[in-house]
Amino acid sequence: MSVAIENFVKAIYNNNSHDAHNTKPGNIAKKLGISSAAATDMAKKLAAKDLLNYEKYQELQLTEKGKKMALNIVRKHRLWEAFLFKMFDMSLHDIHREAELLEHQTSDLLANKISEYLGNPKFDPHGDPIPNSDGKITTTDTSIPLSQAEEGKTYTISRLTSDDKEFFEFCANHKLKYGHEIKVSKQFKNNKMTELSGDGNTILLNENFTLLIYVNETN
Amino acid sequence: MSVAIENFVKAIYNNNSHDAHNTKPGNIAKKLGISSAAATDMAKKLAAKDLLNYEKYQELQLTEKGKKMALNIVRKHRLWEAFLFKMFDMSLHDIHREAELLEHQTSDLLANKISEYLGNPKFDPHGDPIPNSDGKITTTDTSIPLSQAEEGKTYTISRLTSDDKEFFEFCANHKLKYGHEIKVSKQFKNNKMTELSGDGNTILLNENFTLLIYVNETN
DNA sequence: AAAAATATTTAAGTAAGCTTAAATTTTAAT
DNA sequence: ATTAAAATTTAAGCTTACTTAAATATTTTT
Repeated sequence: MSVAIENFVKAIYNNNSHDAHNTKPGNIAKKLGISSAAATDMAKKLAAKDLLNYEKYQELQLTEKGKKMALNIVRKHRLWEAFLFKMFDMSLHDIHREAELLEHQTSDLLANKISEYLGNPKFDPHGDPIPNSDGKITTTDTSIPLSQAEEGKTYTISRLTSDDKEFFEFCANHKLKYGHEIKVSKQFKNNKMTELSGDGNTILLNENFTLLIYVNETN
Repeated sequence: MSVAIENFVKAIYNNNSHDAHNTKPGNIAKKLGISSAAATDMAKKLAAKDLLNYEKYQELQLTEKGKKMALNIVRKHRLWEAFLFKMFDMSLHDIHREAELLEHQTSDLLANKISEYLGNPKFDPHGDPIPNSDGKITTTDTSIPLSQAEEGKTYTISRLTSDDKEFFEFCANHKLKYGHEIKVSKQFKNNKMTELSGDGNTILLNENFTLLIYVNETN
């Protein structure tokens, strides 16, 4: 399967798991940087290959075959992220960009070697779960976006769900990293802002970022 | 530049450095598994991009720009080979196949990280030299193919210049590996065969293989 | 040096993956 | 419930990287 097809299937999968669930061609097109017309064409083509169900004007739905394919690519992406993160001193954003390309050119054999080398990790450096070699995700995620965290409580960062360079630069500068602890000192509900405190510093995040950072309450 | 272009330029480069020097479109086409017509088309296209010089019915010649591009890809290929060889237990043939794909999706940044991690190696696991980040090969190669080795002398394997699976399986089975020592016990000139001895074993190689194994005399 | 064989080039055509523009349908707003 | 706005689809067209078949040039053989 081509890179274009793999990316299309992956975009639908990611759209379903993260964001809202508008999986119509136009929305997928936006994420891939192609025209809606191209996405409609592709959707028809992939329906013919039994990778998704397509009906005019309806949402696109991956078939089992499509999901399996998506999970295989997602696995490779996240393994590359974990591997590059461990081996090299590179920013999360750079790592993401490399993984985005390498994922399509990686055999199952190599993916398994990488996984084995890393001790079959269950999460990548963004906190996203890594599907196993059968394409199954065996972890459950109970984390909430920072926007919904409660004042006064302490949380552990479980996911950084973005691929925006500025976001990662900000995170790196403020020690917002997968696994790190943070304290929510205030929630400004009306203004949709969240205040974090720690080490004598205070930072104030707006919803652009608090929707991207997922946390679990620390016990 | 596309993968097709990168492979075309690389094929010309490799053809010039190893084999005979028939760099006409037909011969390049054969190596790439495409038709001669496609190669002629591509040659014209690349001439327009100043990557090579093309004149009807003449040999193709890479320009400086073309050579630079080829060396950049060759560097990435060989770095991936060295890296995968070090990190994972995979056959030389498998490693070659992975590198063949990864080389086109690797940023200069990542290539440099890999090189640094490996201690900026000068050779890959086949013994082929790795261009530095300026695209320069700083080593000199004085090795000769096994077919030209002299009877009774001892040699060190410096290169295994193939990408054939059977060849590498044979090499692995008979400890013919980059850096290993071998003794040439006999040259059958008329039959173009070479006999190696060591550890009480004797193996007889024909020219299919003795042209692929390069050696330096051991002092 | 001609003829035969081989290789290269030209020409015409295809599939993938896009684009833009127009037509159609759905969704949102009044 | 219409109308307006927004999104989707269809249609036509483009580029890349190929293909096969025919035309042309080069090489090899006799």
